[in-house]
Amino acid sequence: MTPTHPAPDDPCGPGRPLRADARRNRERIVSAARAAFIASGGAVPLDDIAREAGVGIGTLYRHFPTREALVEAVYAGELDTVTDSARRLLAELPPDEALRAWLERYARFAAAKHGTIDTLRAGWAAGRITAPTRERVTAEIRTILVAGAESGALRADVDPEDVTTLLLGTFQATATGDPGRRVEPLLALIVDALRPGTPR
Amino acid sequence: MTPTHPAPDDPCGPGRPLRADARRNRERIVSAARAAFIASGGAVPLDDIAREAGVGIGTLYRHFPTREALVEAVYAGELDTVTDSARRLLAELPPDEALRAWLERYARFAAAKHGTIDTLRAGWAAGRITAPTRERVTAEIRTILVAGAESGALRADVDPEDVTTLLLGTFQATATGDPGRRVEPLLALIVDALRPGTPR
DNA sequence: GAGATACACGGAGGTCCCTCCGCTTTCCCC
DNA sequence: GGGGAAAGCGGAGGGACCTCCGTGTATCTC
Repeated sequence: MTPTHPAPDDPCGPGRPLRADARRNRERIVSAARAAFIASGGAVPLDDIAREAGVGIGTLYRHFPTREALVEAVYAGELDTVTDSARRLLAELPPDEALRAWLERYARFAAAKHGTIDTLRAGWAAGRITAPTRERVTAEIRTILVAGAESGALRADVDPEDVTTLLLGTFQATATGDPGRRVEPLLALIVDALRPGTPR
Repeated sequence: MTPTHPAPDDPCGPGRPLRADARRNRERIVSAARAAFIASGGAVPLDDIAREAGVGIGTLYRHFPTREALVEAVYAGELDTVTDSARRLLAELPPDEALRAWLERYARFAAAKHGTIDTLRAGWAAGRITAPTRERVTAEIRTILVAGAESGALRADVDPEDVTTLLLGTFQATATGDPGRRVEPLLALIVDALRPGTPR
């Protein structure tokens, strides 16, 4: 219920620990990717990252089967900060406001992340996410929804997974759309959908 | 306010009419694409479509700069049917129910369309849409929202563009996600967000 | 420490995407 | 119908993605 991101020496859960060379290469790849993302604004061929890291392209793909997996590894630390903030917000605000605040927090993170990365292949994969990350997001949303159901500020009959889907879809849609359009009104609509209101 | 899709001999609005060979090629490409989509379930290289149509790949790209543009040309007729159904639903149902019904109608269309096509490059472009199509969708949503605002069944303070974004984002998110998950609960949430409810 | 074994590496190569520009065809005007 | 300009055509070619499998190397066992 409170998954934290995997320790650097055990990056994929309960499997046998990685071999020493594999762990070294993995770290090199993430470093190279981070540097490349920062340096060139995101439009970096994976081949380049592999070369920069001093590994073959095959090695990169074995560690990170999709581009998004690599992106998430690079930003794992920041994602921790974002998910942690849910608990803090919930302690300070009523659940509906906490939800709103957390959505905006996450949206900023996602926008910054994708802004620097997904220019790559126009509109590609913006907002896509690997299963573990998705589950972490859903867990935070569930926590807030439960608190909201107890206090009466939010509906009790909504599946947190559905909220995650709605949220990530919104990120995809806004990331690929025109940059003038703001995401906040959409987040507000999502929160409104979750408030107990007129009889449904 | 009621854009219908362009006539076949004037496919891109008010510009000079296409040259005869261009129009012929354009039609050939759409035919070939339709056949290819139906035949092979969607994973068709654009090169193949061009060859099948008897044109060069450059010609295909001039007519349809993105894959989605080609997809939309293939399905233009069906989209007409979908947008037309908005008016019919609005005549038969209260606006909130009409909205719900129309969203489901459109979702079925989008799912079928993408189900047969976007397998292509895993998760690519599902739900993306060209500007004219997007505007048509927004126009229908606006019509329903206006009716809802008059009858009091829907909020009056929502930008139809935002609803479009939410909707298309939802399609993207569900098209790429696991197929077991249903889109209907998400559409219900969107409609709920648009109902006048507790003071905001 | 030597042998065995599974794990991991690397990069060549096939596929697809998409641009670019010299050539061809249509259309307009006389 | 003939000439010229504008519109359109085609496909070679370069770039990126991603797979596949022969080779190399860490780890385990004795």
